[in-house]
Amino acid sequence: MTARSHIMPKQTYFNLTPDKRETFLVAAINEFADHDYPTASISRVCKTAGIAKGSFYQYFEDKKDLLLYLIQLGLEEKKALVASIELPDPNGGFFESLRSTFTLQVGHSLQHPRLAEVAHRAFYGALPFKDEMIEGLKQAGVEAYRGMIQKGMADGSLRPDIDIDAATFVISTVFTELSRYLEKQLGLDNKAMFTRELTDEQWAEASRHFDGILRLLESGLIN
Amino acid sequence: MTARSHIMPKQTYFNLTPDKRETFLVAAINEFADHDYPTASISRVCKTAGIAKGSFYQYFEDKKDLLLYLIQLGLEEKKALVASIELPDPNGGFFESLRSTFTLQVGHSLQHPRLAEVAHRAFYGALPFKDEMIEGLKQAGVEAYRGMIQKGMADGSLRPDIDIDAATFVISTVFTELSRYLEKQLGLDNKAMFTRELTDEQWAEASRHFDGILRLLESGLIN
DNA sequence: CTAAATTGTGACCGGGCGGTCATATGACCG
DNA sequence: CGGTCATATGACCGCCCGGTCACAATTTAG
Repeated sequence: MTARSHIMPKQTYFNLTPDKRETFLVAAINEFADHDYPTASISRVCKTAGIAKGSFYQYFEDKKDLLLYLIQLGLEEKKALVASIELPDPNGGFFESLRSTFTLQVGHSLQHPRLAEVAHRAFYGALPFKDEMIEGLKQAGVEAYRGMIQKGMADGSLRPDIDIDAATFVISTVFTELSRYLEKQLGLDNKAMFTRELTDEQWAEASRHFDGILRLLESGLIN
Repeated sequence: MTARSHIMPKQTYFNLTPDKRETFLVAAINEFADHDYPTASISRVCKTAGIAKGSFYQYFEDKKDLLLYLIQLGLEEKKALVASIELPDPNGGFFESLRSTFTLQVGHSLQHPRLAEVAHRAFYGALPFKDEMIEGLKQAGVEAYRGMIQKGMADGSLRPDIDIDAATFVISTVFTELSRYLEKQLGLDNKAMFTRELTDEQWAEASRHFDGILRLLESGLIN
């Protein structure tokens, strides 16, 4: 009995030797990071991973299931990151929360750039199917920002007359693209590495750039 | 002798009767608005427009040339809009300039939603070729915002210690998605109409929503 | 009315795709 | 050794694509 959150590879996939599985995974993630869903090619993944096309269909039901599995993988990585970090006081006000979000969201994107790219494409690119999980995550993301803002207005860390829709739009839009901005500023190359560890110095620089943005969001372009 | 800015349909295309050309154009624009380049299908355009596939290749060199032509069309629409609007004093400070940009950029997107969508995909989606015009426009867009900010810092309409990169990022990101936000707030449907005229009331509502965003950018979330 | 030039057409080509399946390979077990 | 079962394989299917081309239809010119 395998408890599953709906989408899983077949048992055969889990019987793979770890290094074969790793090879396959890297090929798959890179494919779905480099191409959006319709353009990503199972044939290419197989060629890259060095397996026969028939083998793929012993591991996964179809193309869609592979993508959903990759997204779940990303979620688990993110959960692991959440668990590994001590979050600051959740009642420290809006900008404290926003900084936590930055640490998690962007930290994840910077450490697992390819996996993050897969998720980004699945969220904002074209999918020829509707999936509950993806729709739910999209919704939840935006609602999280909205909730943070409302809470901030309630606890006084934000002014009370904010246009909530506008603020939610600005914050979520900026945060969606934030990791790309930071990668550009740090001179990091998405495709160069599969997982990467930031040096303390790099992380400090990322924080500096984030501070610049935060400053704008806090006090605006004038004051 | 036909002067051309590099990409043009063949003469045969211009010899088409206006209504045939119109039918074809609508089909083509909708196709490239609904699908990004690799997924957009010439065959489908032909079927929709009711012409033979061979005919298409009497009008255009290939798929790429069609897209580039559509983008040029969008540019001309935009130029027409610029010409039709009296711009406020360009020395009225940063936020005056930003408001002009809003009027033009978003006005165009709201009036020609499908054509704007084509351009958006070409700019931010995946293209299997590099094109100078597109690259140039992308670059120019971001640089325009950067220039506005620098000017604003110089003339005192912005505080002088702004993180320029951060501000450019925030402004250009927000403006890129702005028309989608407004369409959602106004309850407009992209695909419903090919060109649309906003009522005065709708335009006023769009302005109100834009003001909400502008307020955030001006004074931030706190003050 | 005819001849020349322009335009319309859809069968066809090569290629890539997602997905299938009969068969081959090899591990495990008595 | 033999038999059973899980896995690996790549030829194959049907589909759709961008693009071509020989030919048919139509317009234009003389």
